Amino acid sequence: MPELPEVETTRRALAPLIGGQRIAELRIREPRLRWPIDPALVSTAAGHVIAGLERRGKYLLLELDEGCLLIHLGMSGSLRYLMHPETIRKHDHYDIELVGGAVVRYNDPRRFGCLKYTSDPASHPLLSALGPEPLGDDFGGDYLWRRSRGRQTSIKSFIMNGQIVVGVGNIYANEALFRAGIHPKRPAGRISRQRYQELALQIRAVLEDALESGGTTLRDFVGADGRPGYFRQSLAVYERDGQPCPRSGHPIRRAVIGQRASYYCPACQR
DNA sequence: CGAACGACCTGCAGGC
DNA sequence: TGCCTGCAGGTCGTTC
Repeated sequence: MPELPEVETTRRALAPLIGGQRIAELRIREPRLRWPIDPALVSTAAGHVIAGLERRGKYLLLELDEGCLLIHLGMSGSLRYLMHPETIRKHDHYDIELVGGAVVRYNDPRRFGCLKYTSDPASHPLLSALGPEPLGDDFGGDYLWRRSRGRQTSIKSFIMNGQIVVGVGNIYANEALFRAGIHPKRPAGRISRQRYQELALQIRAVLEDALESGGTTLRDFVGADGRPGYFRQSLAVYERDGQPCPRSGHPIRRAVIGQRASYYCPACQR
């Protein structure tokens, strides 16, 4: 489900609802996520006030009055805010119950997500090596160009590498490369500074566009407010192999790059 | 150091 | 109807 726009959509929906509220109880029904949820988290979390909900890459940082909960949605996770908790559904792995009875409920069929506690997020190993935010000031064409010198890997794998830049997942990597006219297999080290300017621009643009539409709904994604995202209809190449390129009319091609499905127009992308 | 690949897990679509 | 295969929005850890 989630790439950066979907995680940010979740964050924006949830933040005003839970900020300032006190955690009554963390209820874990299924601890077997990507890493087992530490049972000690139950007593760590209880009684703390939620100071805010931030995001770093695709990690959500649920900040407490002391330390923070690190939440990742993995491939299929979602968080919903329930004023009046309903029946537990399949894959509802944990609840953060707030004083007053509302609940933040985590559902994740594939269990690739994670829940951890850290007293110091900045130095946490999962976060400390991450690259800049694509929508922030530290990211741009010059940065990408500099980091890519000498790299043999494909440009698609390069921009999907969280140590280079966070939050560019498979959908938006494909879309940004299409918009920038760059072939996804092109070696990262053999792309000009000028083309990187365009790519950085298009990475930002596609993420911002998706954010504006509330993210991309594939299969079953819904935001924290239960509404789907509407960006799917705007996708130019993703999952469109065989269909005509919106720009040139050439059939969109599918190839596997870095073990991930990749879509591109062989005429527009070089 | 960089790059490639397996691993984790369930659900669903499609072919037979 | 049921069984099998392949595929899915992420990313960490291991190996070369």
